[in-house]
Amino acid sequence: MKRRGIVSFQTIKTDILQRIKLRDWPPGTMIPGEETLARDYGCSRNTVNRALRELAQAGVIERRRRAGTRVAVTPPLAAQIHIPVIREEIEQKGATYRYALLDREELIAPAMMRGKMALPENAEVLHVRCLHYADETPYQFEDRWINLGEAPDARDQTFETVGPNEWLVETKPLAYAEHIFSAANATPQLAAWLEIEPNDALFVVERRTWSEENTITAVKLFHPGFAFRLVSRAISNSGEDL
Amino acid sequence: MKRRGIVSFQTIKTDILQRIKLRDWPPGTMIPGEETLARDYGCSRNTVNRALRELAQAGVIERRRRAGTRVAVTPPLAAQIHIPVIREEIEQKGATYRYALLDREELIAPAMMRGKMALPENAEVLHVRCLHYADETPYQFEDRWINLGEAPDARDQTFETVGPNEWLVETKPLAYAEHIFSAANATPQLAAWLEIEPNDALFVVERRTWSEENTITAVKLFHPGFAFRLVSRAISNSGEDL
DNA sequence: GAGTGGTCTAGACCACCTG
DNA sequence: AGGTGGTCTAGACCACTCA
Repeated sequence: MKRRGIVSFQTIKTDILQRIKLRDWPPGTMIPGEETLARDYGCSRNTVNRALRELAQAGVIERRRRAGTRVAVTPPLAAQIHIPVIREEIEQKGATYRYALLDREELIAPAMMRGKMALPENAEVLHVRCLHYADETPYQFEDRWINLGEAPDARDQTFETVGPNEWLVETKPLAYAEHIFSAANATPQLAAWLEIEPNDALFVVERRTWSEENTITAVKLFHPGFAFRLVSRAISNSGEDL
Repeated sequence: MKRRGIVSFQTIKTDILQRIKLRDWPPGTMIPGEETLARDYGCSRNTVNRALRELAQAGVIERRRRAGTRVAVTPPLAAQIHIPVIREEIEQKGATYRYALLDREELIAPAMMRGKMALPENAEVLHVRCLHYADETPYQFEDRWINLGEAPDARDQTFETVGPNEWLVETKPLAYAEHIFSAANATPQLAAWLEIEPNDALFVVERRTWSEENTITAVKLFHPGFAFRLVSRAISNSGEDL
């Protein structure tokens, strides 16, 4: 087990993964402590620590103080996805992006949105509905609610030329986000807007964004099912990507 | 800017995030080098490095040797999702899990699958179709292809009581995986199996799994749209989660 | 109480890339 | 050519938690 030459945390990572893969250390096994591994690999404990820390983050192993490190029983099926910014997504496909506002309304949050966005009674919100086109074909319908308590400057935005998405991205960077992906049939109304048949399958993304307790915005995005795919970065529980 | 007391990488992380949020350092700005920050915070460069490394991993900043570190222009919309293991997912909901095999066939890979799985000509594959029930309601239809060249021991599995998913998870842990999420309308055949109406929206997950160049398995999972939602872990580009 | 992981330090060398 | 990030070391203290 003794090693020579350069021992990097990468080497250790892949080596440990190899052992897990080859069932040298089957799921549930305790693996040696950092100090032991450091001696075995002939490197500093810090280096071992980084390797193990990253493996733990990837879900391959589980670590607890005093209890030690064990190989995870349920292999990780974690994937990192990148939710594209609509304009960039379309332009990257070589298509022309166009934005169209459908309607914009400031109102007292209806009960349903109060619940979803955790708003106080009588909270004012901005409701914007709009379409995103790729080469003049409807690509995404956006149903957006903005909490005017958190983003009062949205009042000054007409959203006639710039979509709320882009505006928020530039104005309110860095926020917590939650995404829910689902599928639904197109209502007649949605079908008309998206220029598809009623009942056609839609890929739906719901996103809530908040910053320190307060919801900033909630949005529901509808894509024609045949035109949209969300691809997870080829993740790994192996090798370099971890 | 000088600090006193305990300075951990967490402190530095949140502090830097704060500055970015407050537009103290707007998108695109160069931020000071590690050495400078270490002096400013009164800590070791190693500590600063870890803070910055994790921020970079989260996509908040971009780092390049010699060029330095700058605040990312496009705020990250990366989310980590956990693809559930079907049995655990159902049982976690308090429902009873049941598995049913529809058919199982060993054959020479048809051209389409050869392409998808990057198989050589005349490669043998195992094709399994099965259903997963939650409380006797169809929850997921699974259309699975297994490369018998990579997983020859699948020949011995009838998959009558244990689904291919669970078997693979236990037998071939740790592999690269790619996921594609989309929406589609139910074909009459799928509708019958899933006991829904033809044309109902389906949430579709396609997964390819491979290990060192060779595809192990490719699977297409269909969920009734109204019953399934994929929730991303509330990720953040802010605060603790990073 | 003691062993494990979690973190920090001060110093060092190197690879890369830009000016 | 030189500055920046990337990494490694050897040592240290602490926090948590299990026996």
